[in-house]
Amino acid sequence: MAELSERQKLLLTLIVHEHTRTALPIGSKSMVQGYNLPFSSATIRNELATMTEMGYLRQPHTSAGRVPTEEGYRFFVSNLVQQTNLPANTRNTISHQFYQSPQGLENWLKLAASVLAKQSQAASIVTAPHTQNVALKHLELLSTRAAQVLMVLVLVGGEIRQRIFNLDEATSQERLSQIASRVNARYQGSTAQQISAETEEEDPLELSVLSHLRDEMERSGNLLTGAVYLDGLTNVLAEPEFAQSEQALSPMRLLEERTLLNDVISRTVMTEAVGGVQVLIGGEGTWEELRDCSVILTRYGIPDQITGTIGVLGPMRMPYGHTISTVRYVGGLLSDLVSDTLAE
Amino acid sequence: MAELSERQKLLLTLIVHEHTRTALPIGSKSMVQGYNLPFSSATIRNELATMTEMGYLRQPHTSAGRVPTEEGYRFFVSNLVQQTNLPANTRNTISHQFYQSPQGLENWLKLAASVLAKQSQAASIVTAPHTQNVALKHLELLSTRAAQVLMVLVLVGGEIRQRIFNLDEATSQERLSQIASRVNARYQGSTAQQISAETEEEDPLELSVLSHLRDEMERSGNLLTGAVYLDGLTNVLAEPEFAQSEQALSPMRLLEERTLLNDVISRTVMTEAVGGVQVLIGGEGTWEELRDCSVILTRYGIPDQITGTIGVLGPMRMPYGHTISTVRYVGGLLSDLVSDTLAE
DNA sequence: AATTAGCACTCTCGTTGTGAGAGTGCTAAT
DNA sequence: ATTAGCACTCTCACAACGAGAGTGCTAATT
Repeated sequence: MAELSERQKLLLTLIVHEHTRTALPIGSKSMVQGYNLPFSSATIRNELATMTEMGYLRQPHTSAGRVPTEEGYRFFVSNLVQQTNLPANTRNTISHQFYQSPQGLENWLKLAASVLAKQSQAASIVTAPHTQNVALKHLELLSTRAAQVLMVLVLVGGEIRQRIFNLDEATSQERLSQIASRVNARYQGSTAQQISAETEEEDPLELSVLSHLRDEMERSGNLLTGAVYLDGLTNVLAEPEFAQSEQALSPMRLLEERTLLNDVISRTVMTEAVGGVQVLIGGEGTWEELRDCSVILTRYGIPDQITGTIGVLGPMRMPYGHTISTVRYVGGLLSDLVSDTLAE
Repeated sequence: MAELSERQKLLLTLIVHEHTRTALPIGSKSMVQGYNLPFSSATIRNELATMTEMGYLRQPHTSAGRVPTEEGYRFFVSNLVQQTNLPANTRNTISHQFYQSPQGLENWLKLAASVLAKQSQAASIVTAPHTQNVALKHLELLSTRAAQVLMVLVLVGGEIRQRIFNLDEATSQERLSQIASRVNARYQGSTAQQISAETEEEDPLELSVLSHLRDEMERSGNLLTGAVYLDGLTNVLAEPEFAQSEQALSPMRLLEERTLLNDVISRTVMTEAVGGVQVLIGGEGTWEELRDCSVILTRYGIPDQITGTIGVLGPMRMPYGHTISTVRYVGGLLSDLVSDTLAE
């Protein structure tokens, strides 16, 4: 990847900015007069030609202006975007909303989705935090009928799980409560692994309960478990590049199909990130559905304990600086809220 | 509303069918040759003219074919649509999926949404059932830190609620457990009303807990509480009438905005229904967002105890017979599943 | 050697025009 | 009451065309 001269960088920046604003191709002439540049349109044309050659720009057709390519955006995001913090009053507006909102993780997640969508004018994605190796706080067993049991599970982070299962034989509520309190006494504060390791129980009923308990606790690791909050889908529809709904179909389908979405999230979040925020531009050759979209993601929560993902999906033509800052800021807020809730 | 002759009814039926198939206006000539009608195109033209006069048909422009109006669809649905049951093999395919699926209400609801969306090729809406006047099954209080308490609430239907709140003073886990077991002993099987009536407690801590308990139980009545599962949004986008995304924006926005959606659901579900299935055609003058859409809804669950709503949203040009049957059938299945789970 | 003015050329886009096709309403005949 | 016939209307697809914006290239300038 050849280096760009300073002037070329400037031009790329201008084109990206202008294009995100207008959604139109930018020509040499309009640039020079729009920004009072100290070189002529001919010079710019030469530069643009070489940058087009290099793959950073693209002409929708001969004799149209230039538009950034996927590569161009990638270069811009890696090297040129200035990492501004969100302006103070925006930060205040956002944080205010969180501290105003009714307490509780679910409310915060919904709010995060809504704030992200509104701020970025794109679709937002918020996954509920899932616990990793998190310990049992409390187990409750309730008989529903005959051998059927409702298991309610509180994990240390306050996360609640429920599962219905059947025992081999009908069992009284007293018996269940007894088992539950023994399990609580012995395994409170233990992780799934520890429970597996320490199990040395003969009572078949208790063994059965423990296996369901472990099973449910281990399901944490699976991203699919957690709820996903989406918001601002209509923002994407409203963008001009998705004016004919065919174009909008792919990103919408992606947002709708959990498995696809999780695939994108999990594989993106693995990659290296700048300042903790990952930027996936134009599907990166892997996701056809994201051809004209970009996804900006970050993790939140407490690393290795309880983490989730938030981010936005929008057109490739996106105000990266602002959006990245917003995602980062909201991620930070959520992390704080989660830690506060978790702190004991 | 003037009566229609038998022949006019026939013509209306044909137009509705043909239009749902092709999405195009239907002309007199194509009708007579497409269906081998025993009258000439001129006769049909006369009939169509009077039906247009009466408001059941519409011409997109002079010298185009006819399209059913909102009124036309309404007449069709009230009088002409034949209430077929779903074909046996479709029914089997659907029910099979439910009994195959992992147990648990949440899974069933997701599945219902997915099945409805696929069957109707439209967007589906499934609200989690909410309990009405349902009794407390079990209360659990867990100290998180200082005066903060995590309240976990199991209702008789198996529904689980959680709430975090603060007490006036820091309280030990023992103390909380003690309160919880007293509340369980006294109020198990009671509804919120009964709890309010019987309260005669002096302990301020317990009073505080009870007030939060009542509060949370009463929130059941609020539709907003329950989760809403949507599926098949992209089906709506794919319909030709929503080809330019502007058109699709309104229904999408409606599906996205919970409050709007709940408004439609709650006000529609109140109205009288044919065979328990409500059909809302073209917003009925109330919802501008639904101008070109129809919504088909039904309740499921156990009346007055635990009920939810399922349905679909699609273009006004919709195969009403099939869709109504599907909604009814899936609603019935869900009702059965809920009753089974609830039975004790 | 880099920059720029000038110029011929290209391509889109909105407008206009045209003809085919489908459908209509009306009148007169059956 | 129905139908054949006819003149008329309106959309839609396609072609033609000019304005506008932008380009690449060459030759002159700094």
